[in-house]
Amino acid sequence: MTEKHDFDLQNFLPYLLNQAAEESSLAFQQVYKDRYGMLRTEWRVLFHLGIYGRMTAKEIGQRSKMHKTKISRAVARLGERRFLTRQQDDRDRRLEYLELTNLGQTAYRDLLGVAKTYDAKLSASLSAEEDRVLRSVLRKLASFDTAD
Amino acid sequence: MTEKHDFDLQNFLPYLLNQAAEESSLAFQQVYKDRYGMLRTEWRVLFHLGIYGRMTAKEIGQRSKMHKTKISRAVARLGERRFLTRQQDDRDRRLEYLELTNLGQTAYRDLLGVAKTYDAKLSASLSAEEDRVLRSVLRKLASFDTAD
DNA sequence: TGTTAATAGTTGATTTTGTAACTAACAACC
DNA sequence: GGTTGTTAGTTACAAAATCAACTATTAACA
Repeated sequence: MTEKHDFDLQNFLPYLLNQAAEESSLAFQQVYKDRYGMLRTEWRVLFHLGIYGRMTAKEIGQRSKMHKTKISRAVARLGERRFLTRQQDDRDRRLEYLELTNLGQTAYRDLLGVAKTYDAKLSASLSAEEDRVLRSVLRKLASFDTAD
Repeated sequence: MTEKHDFDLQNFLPYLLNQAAEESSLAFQQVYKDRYGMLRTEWRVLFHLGIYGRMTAKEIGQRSKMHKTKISRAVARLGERRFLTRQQDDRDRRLEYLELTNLGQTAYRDLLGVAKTYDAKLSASLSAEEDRVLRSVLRKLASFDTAD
């Protein structure tokens, strides 16, 4: 019953992508977890605000494709810990503008440094061409629409 | 306070990989979930047994890098649903050999077909060269060792 | 043989996520 | 102005993942 098969899990793109994603984010995960006790969602929100500046939860959702409940909880936690402030829009009181505090900025800059170094280290294991193709293709796949 | 930054999340490889992995597995996830009510862990165990044949939970763990508790629970559920059988080794009664039942084989073959089609569809959005480089690089990254 | 260590796998408690329903505010239209 | 629909964000509850402690068994070796 030990049939030979022509299919290898390592050749199934979603699986392979997932393995690569998992493996390549392990060490970075360790840093934001150990240094700031953050979750992936929180790190992401922090970076969105650090990179793009003041914005609403909704905008973060549009950019990151994270579900709004994840964002809501991440924002709540980052707020409690004084990494960001929340300010209601007067015109439309459903909107809340999120902005990093100094503490948040500091954490962001720290993690940004780590991220850059880490990304460079990953890149270093690839040729320039591989690196270029990889990023371009990943962007394509990240916006892949599975409609028939 | 809307500083300009030179860093884009889309250029941070772990993030980009994760986005691509998420997006590219959505539609397939829908299939094993809808057709068989399976979780990702269960689908993976099913495929390991389908592809590599009879093996123990430990061996699945080594190949897939899934944590043993995930595997244990996935195996339990697949067992309850008669997708696999469990047989203790007489020599070492800690070991249990897992093997797909006919029902499991059928489900595997069905999902295998879906996976192949799906993978082909993903591939089709890339050039032959992109596809080749992508898979090769992902394999490299999947075994990336983050030791300093 | 008896003690200690290691291994395969399971279970329980806690944390995190996912889904759906909800609140509060605004918009559109009559 | 009052209904109906939409939108931003939150909350409650269920499902799943994580982590640590546990059982049962085998190995190591004094």
